[in-house]
Amino acid sequence: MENLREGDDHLQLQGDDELFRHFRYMQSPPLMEQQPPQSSTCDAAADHLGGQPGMPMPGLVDWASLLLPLGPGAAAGSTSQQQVAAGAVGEEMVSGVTGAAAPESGAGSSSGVGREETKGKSSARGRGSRKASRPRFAFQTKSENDVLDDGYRWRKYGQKAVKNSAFPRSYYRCTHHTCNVKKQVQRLAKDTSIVVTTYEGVHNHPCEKLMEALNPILRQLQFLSQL
DNA sequence: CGAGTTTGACCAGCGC
DNA sequence: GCGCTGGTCAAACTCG
Repeated sequence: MENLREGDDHLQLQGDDELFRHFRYMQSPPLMEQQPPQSSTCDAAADHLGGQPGMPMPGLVDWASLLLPLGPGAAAGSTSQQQVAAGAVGEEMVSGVTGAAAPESGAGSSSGVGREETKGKSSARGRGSRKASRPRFAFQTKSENDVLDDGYRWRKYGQKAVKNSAFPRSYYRCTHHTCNVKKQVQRLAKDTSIVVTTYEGVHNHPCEKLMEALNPILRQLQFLSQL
C-alpha cells in the first residue's frame, strides 16, 4: 500500500455517493478547515457547497436526495453529478485513498483494508474471512478536535496505538441501530493539526442533525403544498 | 439507568 | 512457524 507521499497535500477525495453528498465539495482544496463543534458538518457542507470557490457546480445541491434514506440502491436516484462521483468509486480507488490518507502508521495496509465485522461472537469475533470491502473514504481535516462533527452520532468502540505514530487511532461506529457505518480517526504524526478520518460503509439513514434543522422547513413546505 | 467511553485481551492477516 | 500489527470485543467505568 502506498503511503502518503512527502508533501502530498493533494489528497483526492473519493468515496461512496452518500458521502460525496456531504463532502464532494472538498475535492479541490487539499484540506478542509473543520467547522466549530456547534455547527455540524452537514451544515458546513451546505455552507461550502454554496460558496466554496473552485468547487464543481457550487450551489447545486440535491437537497431532496439528502433527505432520502440511503441504501445500497440509493445511487440510482442520484443526480447526474452524483453519479459521476459515485461511479468513480471502486475498490482500488478507495483503497488508494485510504492508504494515502494514512501515512506512516500503516493504516490502510493490506491487513487493514477490507476487514469486515461479522455478526456473532463465535465467528472469530468478526475477524473471519475478509469479504470484499465496503466503500472506504478518507479525508483530512485541519482541526484541533479529533472528531469531526458530521451530523451523525457515533459510538467509540476502540482505540489503538498505531505504529510510528504518537497518536492513537480511534474507532467509531454509527449508533443508528440499522446502520453499521464505521469510521476511524487519527491525527497525523507529521502534522498534528491534521486529523485523518476514514469512513467505511454507507449510512442507510438521513443525517440526523440535518433532518433536525430542516424539519421545520419541511413541515412548512408540506403545509404550503396543501394549500 | 441507559448511553457512551476506556482499555486490556483476543484474533486474523501479513511479512519475514 | 512466529512475531508484529490492526481491528474488534466486552467488561468496567463514567456521565448526564
